[in-house]
Amino acid sequence: MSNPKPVDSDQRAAHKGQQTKAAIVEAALGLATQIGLEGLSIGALAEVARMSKSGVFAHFGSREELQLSVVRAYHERFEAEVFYPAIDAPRGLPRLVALFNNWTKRTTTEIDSGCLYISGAAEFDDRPGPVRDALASSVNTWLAAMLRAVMQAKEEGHLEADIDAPQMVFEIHGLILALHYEARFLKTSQSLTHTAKGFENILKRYGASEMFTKPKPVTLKPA
Amino acid sequence: MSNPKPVDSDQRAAHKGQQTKAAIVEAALGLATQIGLEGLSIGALAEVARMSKSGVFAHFGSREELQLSVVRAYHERFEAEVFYPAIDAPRGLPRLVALFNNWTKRTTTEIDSGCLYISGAAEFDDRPGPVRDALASSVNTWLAAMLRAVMQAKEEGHLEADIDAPQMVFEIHGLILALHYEARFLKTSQSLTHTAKGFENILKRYGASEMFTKPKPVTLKPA
DNA sequence: TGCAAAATAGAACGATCGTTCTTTTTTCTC
DNA sequence: GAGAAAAAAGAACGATCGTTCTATTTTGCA
Repeated sequence: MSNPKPVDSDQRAAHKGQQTKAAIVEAALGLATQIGLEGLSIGALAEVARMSKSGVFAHFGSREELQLSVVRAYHERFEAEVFYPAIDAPRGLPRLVALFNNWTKRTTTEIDSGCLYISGAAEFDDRPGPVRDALASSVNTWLAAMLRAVMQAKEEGHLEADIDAPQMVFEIHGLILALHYEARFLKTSQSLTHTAKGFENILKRYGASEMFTKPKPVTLKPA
Repeated sequence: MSNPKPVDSDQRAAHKGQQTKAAIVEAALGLATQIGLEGLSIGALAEVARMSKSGVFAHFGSREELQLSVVRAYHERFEAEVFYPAIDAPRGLPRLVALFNNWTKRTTTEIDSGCLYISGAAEFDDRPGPVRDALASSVNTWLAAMLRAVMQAKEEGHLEADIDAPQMVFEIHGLILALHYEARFLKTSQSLTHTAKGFENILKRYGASEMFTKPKPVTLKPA
């Protein structure tokens, strides 16, 4: 009873070490999004993971490698939650809208938990090294995906032909950053509304057809 | 020669303690904008200030009080550099444009040094206490000033009568945050251009007369 | 110029940090 | 089930943290 039979875990054929490492990274992700990658200490992590400091440490070999593992894990989560679900939406404006909605939704969730791409940027502003590189690389990958979506929407004729795509992505990025800042730090109540309205405004300005600018769910069938 | 006659300092009738305290805060401001308020350690500060740890410490009594002093100092700088110079511009859109330009200029400078309102927000997200309160209070004061400028521009007829002023401030704030993020962290080259263009777009959408939307210097005589 | 007060320095504290090393426990394989 | 390999724990390291206490130096005023 005190030792229930070992439920065969989700990890397939994973040795014990890999399982606990995954669990540690999970806990580290939770800590890092709250108190930052710099604030993440092995001692605190060990306590949360109910392990010894050295036990935790052995899985990574250095604090930096732990931080890198956290960044990689966050990247995967972000991709799975924001990027991939939006690929189901049809190419062009619907997909762009889906990407933005997922991004907003995730950011809204992170009002409680915190966003590693934002806190990490502040912490590793001018601190060169692998962690900074990994963070910047992840963010750039995501922003490039947004840029692609905008350009595809242009190609599909869903946006005006002569628009400045990087400019549009920049403005969208600003909305998300403002949402995170004002909602999480200032606790401004209207932030989410402002974000949605701001996106509508951007869409209008870049010539999105009326169909998409209204905030009703897009339900086109893919191709 | 080795001991030049004591130049009577700018501080008027200030005792020695107040002078050195001001010098310490100065140094602390430089450190905090680079490595953050949390990263600011008394030992490192003492080294920069060429003093002993305890000598530095005595001026504040606690690390938290040191952090508060830094926040207050930053607030004053920000006000002096961004807010007050723009008050010379005539009430309405010219002043709003001046405020934004000063804000952008300061943020551009801070691509090297870092912005305490942004890094501080990330650090004190969910860390209640006096430092967080002081930071949030400063930022709110500034955003309120921006809101006032927008509303005045509306009253003066420089913007459309039915615009959503908080919404406009939110979007402007987003531009600044994106500028800081992309220029300082990602080192994107076009960020400043995107910011300027983004502001033009916002002005146009909120019905600013053509006169102001072009990025040529506003030189109206006050009243 | 002398003396109290203010300012600074110096040493030490307990705590925590990342890391290393050694020992014990657990896991996997034959 | 025995024995090798992997994983986890435990103890200790030097360093740095904020802070406290005491001693020394510097300052400003009578």
